[in-house]
Amino acid sequence: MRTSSNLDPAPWRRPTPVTPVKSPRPEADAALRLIGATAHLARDREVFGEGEPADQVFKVVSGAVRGFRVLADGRRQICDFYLPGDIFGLDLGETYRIAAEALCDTVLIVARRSLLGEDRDPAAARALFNLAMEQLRRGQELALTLGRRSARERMGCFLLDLESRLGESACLDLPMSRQDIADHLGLTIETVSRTLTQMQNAGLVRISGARSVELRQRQALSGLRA
Amino acid sequence: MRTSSNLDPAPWRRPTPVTPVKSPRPEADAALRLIGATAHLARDREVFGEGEPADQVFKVVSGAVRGFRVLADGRRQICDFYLPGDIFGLDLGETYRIAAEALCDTVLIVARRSLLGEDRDPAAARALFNLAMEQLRRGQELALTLGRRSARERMGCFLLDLESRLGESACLDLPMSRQDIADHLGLTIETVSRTLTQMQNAGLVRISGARSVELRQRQALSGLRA
DNA sequence: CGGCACCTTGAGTATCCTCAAGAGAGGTGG
DNA sequence: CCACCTCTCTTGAGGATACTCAAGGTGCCG
Repeated sequence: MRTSSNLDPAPWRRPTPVTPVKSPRPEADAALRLIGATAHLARDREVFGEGEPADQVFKVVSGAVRGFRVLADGRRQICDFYLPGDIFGLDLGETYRIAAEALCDTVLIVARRSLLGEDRDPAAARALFNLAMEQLRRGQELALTLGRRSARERMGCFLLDLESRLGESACLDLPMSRQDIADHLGLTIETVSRTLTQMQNAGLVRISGARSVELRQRQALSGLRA
Repeated sequence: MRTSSNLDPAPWRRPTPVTPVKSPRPEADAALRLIGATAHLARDREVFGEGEPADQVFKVVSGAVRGFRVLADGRRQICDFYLPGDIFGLDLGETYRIAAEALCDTVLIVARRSLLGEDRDPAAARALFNLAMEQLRRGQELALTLGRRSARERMGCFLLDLESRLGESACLDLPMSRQDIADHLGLTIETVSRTLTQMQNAGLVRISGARSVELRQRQALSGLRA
């Protein structure tokens, strides 16, 4: 079996539905007029499934979300991780093309797509357009990362990207597991683990406790090859 | 150096500029109001370079185009191939994020982006939006393909995608070289060649003359693994 | 016919995957 | 507070796959 974790009953998949909770004091996103309810999701809880009607847009307040598709053989490709501030669920068609799950306890703002009328408001339309272009850019970046041949290169790209999105602090706090990273980078969990160890031995990073990585030589990380 | 304009070992790159030719009888694209000049490009001619001002949008009339980026070490990642009917060059920022070159003798329709005013015309805006979402989808598909681990899988995905875009005819006519395919799939040219030979030996395809592939067992191609 | 670009094939090696077992970390209950 | 369990991560050994280097074949064009 070639896959991530296990397959038959997809253990990462819990069919529990989202239960948006009316916020007493709804937060507003000026740019997108994303005014809606907030939802609190426990770890591994599903936000939406692949193929479900795409009538909601989400913004991460805290926590993190994985967007992924499951291939025919049960493998999982994580297309993107959504971090605080990110907006996701924007899909052209009637249904979501990818599934989404909370990586950890997560708070989202939920907005109905129909309320973001694309032609009702030119400003909102432009914001949506910019959002789509931004995600397009991210998709291209991922393709570039996956096109890189060695595990070290992919890992380096991933860490640098994550840092730039989470903000440069002393220590990078990974919201996802090794398996998630593996499924994102097209590697196995063992290779991810070994690569990190190797990078630590080379002095490129310092790892403390599996979820915490300190980047020490960004130059070398970005230049990793072979 | 991110602009791919002058990389030492980039033999595929010819710095010849595009010279749009006023068409006596401009073709019109109703959906996008893409009314502009046509350009005829010889093989390997550059359409635009990475980092150049992004003020034009293109539609392929005939021929084919590769959109790519050059990595720091000189490797090339081809993000997408643009085939007849495809529109490309739509970029959010001020400059193109990828470069584009003709794969073979190619005819394009060229339109200034400023003429496609995003807020001047709701219909055009929506068309642009849909276009962006479509490219987003393609980016995700590429990520899915590159995430697949074996060369056979990637090759199978690639061939099926290409066929679906070129139309199902008896024989698939590849507009790109083995090297282009390799740079698209994150493989080497030797692996591409070997994989195709192997697929032929397995009865999955029939190859005649390097640029012509007949898909014989689509089911098996899509299900390729290990 | 020769030159050139592209493609194929071979041999050897590096990288990554698979299978398997052990080590931490966190939570639960006695 | 500690034993125990589970989940996750790490590490090891062996094998499969893709890369590198190199040579030879094919087709096209002058």
